[in-house]
Amino acid sequence: MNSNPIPKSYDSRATEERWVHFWEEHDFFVADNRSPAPSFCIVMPPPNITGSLHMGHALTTTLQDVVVRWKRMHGFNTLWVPGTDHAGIATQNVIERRLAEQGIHRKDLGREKFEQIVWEWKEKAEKTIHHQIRKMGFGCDWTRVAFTMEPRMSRAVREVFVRLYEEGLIYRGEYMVNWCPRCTTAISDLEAQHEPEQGRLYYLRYPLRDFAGEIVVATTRPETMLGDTAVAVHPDDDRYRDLVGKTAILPLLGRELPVIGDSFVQKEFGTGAVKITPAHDPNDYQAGLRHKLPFVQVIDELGMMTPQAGPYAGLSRAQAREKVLEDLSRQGFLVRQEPHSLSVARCQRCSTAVEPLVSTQWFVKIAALAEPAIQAVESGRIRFVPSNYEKVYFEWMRNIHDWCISRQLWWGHRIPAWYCRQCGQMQVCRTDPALCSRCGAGQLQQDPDVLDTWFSSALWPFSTLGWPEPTRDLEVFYPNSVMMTGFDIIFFWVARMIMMGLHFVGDVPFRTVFLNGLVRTEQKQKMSKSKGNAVDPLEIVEQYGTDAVRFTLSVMAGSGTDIVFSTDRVIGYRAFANKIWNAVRFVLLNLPAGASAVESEEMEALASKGLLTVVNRWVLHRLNVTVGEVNETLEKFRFDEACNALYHFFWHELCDWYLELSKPVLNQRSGADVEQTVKTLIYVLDMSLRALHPVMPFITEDLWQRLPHRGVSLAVARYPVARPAFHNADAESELSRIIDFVTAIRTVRSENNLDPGRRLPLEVMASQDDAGCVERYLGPILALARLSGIRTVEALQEDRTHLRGFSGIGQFALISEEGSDAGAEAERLRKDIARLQQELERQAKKLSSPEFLQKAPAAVVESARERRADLAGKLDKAAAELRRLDGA
RNA sequence: AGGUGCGUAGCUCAGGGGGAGAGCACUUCCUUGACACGGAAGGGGUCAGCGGUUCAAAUCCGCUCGCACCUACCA
Repeated sequence: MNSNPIPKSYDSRATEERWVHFWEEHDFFVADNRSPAPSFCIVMPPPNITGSLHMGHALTTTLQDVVVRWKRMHGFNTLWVPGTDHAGIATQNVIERRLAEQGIHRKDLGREKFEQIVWEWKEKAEKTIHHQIRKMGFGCDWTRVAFTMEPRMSRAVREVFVRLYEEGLIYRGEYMVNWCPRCTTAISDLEAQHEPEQGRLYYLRYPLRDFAGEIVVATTRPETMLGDTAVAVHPDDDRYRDLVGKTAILPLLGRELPVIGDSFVQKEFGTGAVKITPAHDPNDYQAGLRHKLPFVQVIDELGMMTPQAGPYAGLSRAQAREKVLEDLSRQGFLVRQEPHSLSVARCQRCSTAVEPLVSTQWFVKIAALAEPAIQAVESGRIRFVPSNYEKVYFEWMRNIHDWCISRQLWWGHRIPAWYCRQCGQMQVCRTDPALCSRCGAGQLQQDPDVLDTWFSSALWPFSTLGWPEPTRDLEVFYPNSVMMTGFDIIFFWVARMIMMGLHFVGDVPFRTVFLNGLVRTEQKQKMSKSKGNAVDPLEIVEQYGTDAVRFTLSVMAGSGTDIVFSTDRVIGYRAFANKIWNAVRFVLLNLPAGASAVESEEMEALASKGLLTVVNRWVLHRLNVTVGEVNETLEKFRFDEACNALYHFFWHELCDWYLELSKPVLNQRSGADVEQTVKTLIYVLDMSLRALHPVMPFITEDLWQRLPHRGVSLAVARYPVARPAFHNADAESELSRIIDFVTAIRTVRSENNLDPGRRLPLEVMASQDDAGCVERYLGPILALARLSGIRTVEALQEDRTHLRGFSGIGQFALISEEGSDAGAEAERLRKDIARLQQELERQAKKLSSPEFLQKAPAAVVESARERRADLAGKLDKAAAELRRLDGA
């Protein structure tokens, strides 16, 4: 597919789109529900159709793709369901704002026309999101794409609603709810976000009737005094005990207020006396119910003062506060005011201060659903990763409140309840009824409210698979394998999916919940469009390539912590992509004509028959270790560790050492060593590309297709696994000696500022074994250390132009004309010696302790001995070297 | 007010009872036939503080300080 000469560097823009098409044309991502292979299923958390993908989506979806691709390559029958969410309140907000720009209110259009506009918006937004998902290389099953408000999903929603209603788990009633006066809808507790704010505490004087004195109350919302219907004190409060049962007079309006005793009052706060506004405060609401107080609503659903507010009617809440304070102050009822910090509940979507209001709403009785959902996690049937989120989950679930599910919106699933205009009968049913079930009249009106968006999202793991139909998909892919999403929606979504899944499908919706952190800016701030600090992932992708972005997000996805996004990191991993590109390019340029792919079995056979050079065995061993690590860490969702292992192997072992070591071999042009090295190169690169593919799908596919390979696509190639035949501890230790030796020589060159290019002769004082080792690797060592030759000697000569160094192999001298800077070298040696001595003392001290020898494990003692010997040897050599220099 | 988590190199973070790690940044040198999106060699840390357990603590326990987030009806 790629016969063109390979360019000098990787160009993501010229590569990516082609492979998206290629994968989709071949249906690699379409799940087969008849496959005998074990299944692996993830449903994608559906992005809201409010806009486009942000960095948070890019993160969580990248991680999902990594897992799904990895599982697919391991032979699982993988299903990854994509989709989008209608996001009721959020989308309605977006549309309303756009209409407002043209001076239009949705009420000017009417419900039908408004819905039509939103549907048009949905089509566009969905298209954008689907395009972005493809651009990121996410391999999901487009034949199963879903939208929360499409007919299939709506049917599931209605089924769930009706069943819960029939089971008595959904009820309708008049309660105090969080109300957003801008969105003009009820919202759930979770959607009311509490923010600390600096306000004031106002002390108001309420006279007692019959000139019996006064009582001073403290409030942060003076405007609500207009709705006061009582004053409460703690029954045990000596200051006020006598006042209980008396009557106070509400300033400004003159309403009579009973003074009641209620233990919810905190004696220490304010004056210990509190005004009671049952219609506008959750606490007072409860108090109002307990004491059967009148409910006077002074604020309406638009946040304006009602006629009940008397002269203040028609003012906004803020205006009313100002005017009330002014009047109270003028009439001497405002005793004092002081700064006070309080938390104000605001609408999650529009930031308007929430107004607690009493209204008729629908609720889910949640306790019965929560119990099995708690047990599912307690028993380990669902596992959270990272596991500490289980505590968070339990904490919330054990203190859960009923869920207000009705919204006074136009965009969402309409509540399937109908009211008879004749007799008032309400019926809740699966299909739209024509006649009243009681009086038979035909004039039915459907409840105007819609359901909370999360009500439908809660069904996602099974509604997308066809529930309530008993589909094959449901049978094969439920429970889903993993739910991967941001930790911020653990209550909104994860908890509710667990409750619904258990209740309606009879099993957990997924076995594992993986929660990722938030993506933050380089200044550690939350990314948000309103702050204008959001980084558009697609822009970064455009600039640096999808693979670089995906690798960055994956490698930074540590264990549950937030991710601080940095473009520098992306640039760094773009360099990694380029490194991969060039490694393959090097091999391609050195490949003999007609070279073919190498199977694992062939490579294993060569390895176990001892037909490979130690260098080749070494790289296979390192590959093998890496592959084992990657599989292990991905199993634990440790994307950071998996990526680091891959990065380190590819760059610092494969490129830095193996490719360099193979160059002198390849330069021989022909022979058995050349042949096996070519095979090893092809094999190791093939496997490396496979291993990297889940994280960097584009570049790996492109390069794999250029290399000799078998199979249609890397996307469906087998993921490498650790193979015992490749394990080789001897090669590992031998190569590490060679690497140390070469590094030591390079250090001497570098420290003496020798021309890195010039080839110099070297003399080494090595044991017979070590000399043999050096002999075996002569070619590579000469090449890597830029030597003209190596001579093994009994003793090193005393010569100022002989630059000394040492490694595990032995002491050596690099022979140059220039000679060394003896002073500088002595200084370095002293530093070395100091460090070695310190370390040696530590080991010696440890080994001189009888308790250590007695109580520490034998292996630890042994390694301490080895370390002491090693340190002592190095110290001797360094000391000898220093004596020589000082003597000279 | 409760809960959870975190303080490790200049920055971002991993590690988690027995030799302080990575990436980026930094310093010096180098356009050597894959790659300057590169190569080689370096510098840099009382692992927040104090106390305890242990033969051994960055790691376990307690306290203190600092930071972050979540939950909650404090007028």
